[in-house]
Amino acid sequence: MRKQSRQAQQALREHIESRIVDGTWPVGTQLPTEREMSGQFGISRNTVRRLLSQLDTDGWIERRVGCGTFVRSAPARPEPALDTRAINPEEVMEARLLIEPLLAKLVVLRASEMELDALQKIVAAAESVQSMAEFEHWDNQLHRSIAQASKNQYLINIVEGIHRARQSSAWAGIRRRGLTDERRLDYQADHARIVAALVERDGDRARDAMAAHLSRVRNNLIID
Amino acid sequence: MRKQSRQAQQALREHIESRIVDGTWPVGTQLPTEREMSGQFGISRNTVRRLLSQLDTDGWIERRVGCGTFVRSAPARPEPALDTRAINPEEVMEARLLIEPLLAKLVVLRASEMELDALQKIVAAAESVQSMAEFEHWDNQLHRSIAQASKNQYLINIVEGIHRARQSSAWAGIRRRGLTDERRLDYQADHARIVAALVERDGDRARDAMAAHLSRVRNNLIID
DNA sequence: GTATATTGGTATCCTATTGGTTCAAATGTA
DNA sequence: TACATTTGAACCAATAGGATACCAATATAC
Repeated sequence: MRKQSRQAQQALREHIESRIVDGTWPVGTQLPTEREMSGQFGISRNTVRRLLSQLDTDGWIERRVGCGTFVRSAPARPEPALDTRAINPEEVMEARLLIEPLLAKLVVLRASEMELDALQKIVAAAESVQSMAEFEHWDNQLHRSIAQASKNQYLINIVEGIHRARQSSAWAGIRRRGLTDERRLDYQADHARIVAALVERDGDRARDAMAAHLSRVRNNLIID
Repeated sequence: MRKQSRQAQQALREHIESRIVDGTWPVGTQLPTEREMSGQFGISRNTVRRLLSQLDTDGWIERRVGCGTFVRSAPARPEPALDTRAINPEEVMEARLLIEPLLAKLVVLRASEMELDALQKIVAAAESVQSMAEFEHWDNQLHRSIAQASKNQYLINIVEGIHRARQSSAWAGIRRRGLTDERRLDYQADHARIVAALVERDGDRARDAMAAHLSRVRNNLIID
């Protein structure tokens, strides 16, 4: 009786959001009352209320006691980010090759000792992985942590976007097929070199190591 | 009964990790309950729990008593993708200084003659502007057209994002105040040098010219 | 204006589910 | 045999969802 409710909650939320975005419920439209939705979706009013609270804080709706719940005049709703379908792996690798080497050089100037320690721990953790999936996890962690250490929120966002795109299901197969045990060892060595250069605060070496690493990854994408 | 269990454990771990990595289970997804996994994989609940503990400490998942196990939103992930309120002009300038010079070098390899002609026309148009607003328009056009000429949709998106941030009302004042007639002439000369290098397909000169230009813009931001 | 109905807000208790803990027996490994 | 791991089971504790009643603000009918 509880799992079903989870699904019903999800259904109700999607129901509401889709009607708002597709214009079925224009701004100012009154939603059904909490009790109505509770009955129609087979969810207790408590749960409906919690859901509506979220939609409220997220800016979708507005509630007035004794009056009802209404579609809010869409204030600053988070933009749907960037469309991962419009881009392809080759382009993203090119962008990485452009950005991340210089980013590494920047990190040499910005990283704290603690952050460098954390990077070393990530490399160490990646040494003893049991599965490819696990390795990819630490690979992601490393590149994103390096971006974090740059302290530049804008660059961090860009790198986050890259790695989120990489994780989209459509690309999983490409990565998986290109990642052999041998290549994984290459990557681990690359990572070690990058972090070593960062730790020694050798900007040029860090940049070159990162560039070499990403070139290798890109080549492997193509050669496969 | 023990070797089989080892294999089953490995299978379960890979099962979970791969679903997280390939996006089948996005952040926040609820995993099956321990008892369910125990049954489906033929592993005792205790063993499942030990495995989940590892995944927990490794940062893959998050467990809430009475609620379930969920895919963790990777350590301290700032969800907002391109939230312009989270970033500041200084950071954006740094990002531009990192990206756009190399982008210029890339454009040398990618731009068609037609696109280079278009860039020259933009520079020419910017020569005869009557107002600061008009100049800013052509300035935007130039930088975005250069990005377009790279043919890399992902980089185009990034540069578009930068210029969208620059145009947000909050920053208008900063730009306007820092833009004197004298500086505008400097910028026009910079633009001419950049485009000239692009037209001659001199990648290094284009890169340096772009870097010099953006450095100047950044300095003017600070000195004002 | 007043009364009534409607609607969101709040409080309370109950139940099912779920992760957390412990322990002894069974089983594989050395 | 001696040791480590897995299993199975029972029980604990936290949490979400359900049910119900009641409160407070608002609109509507008269």
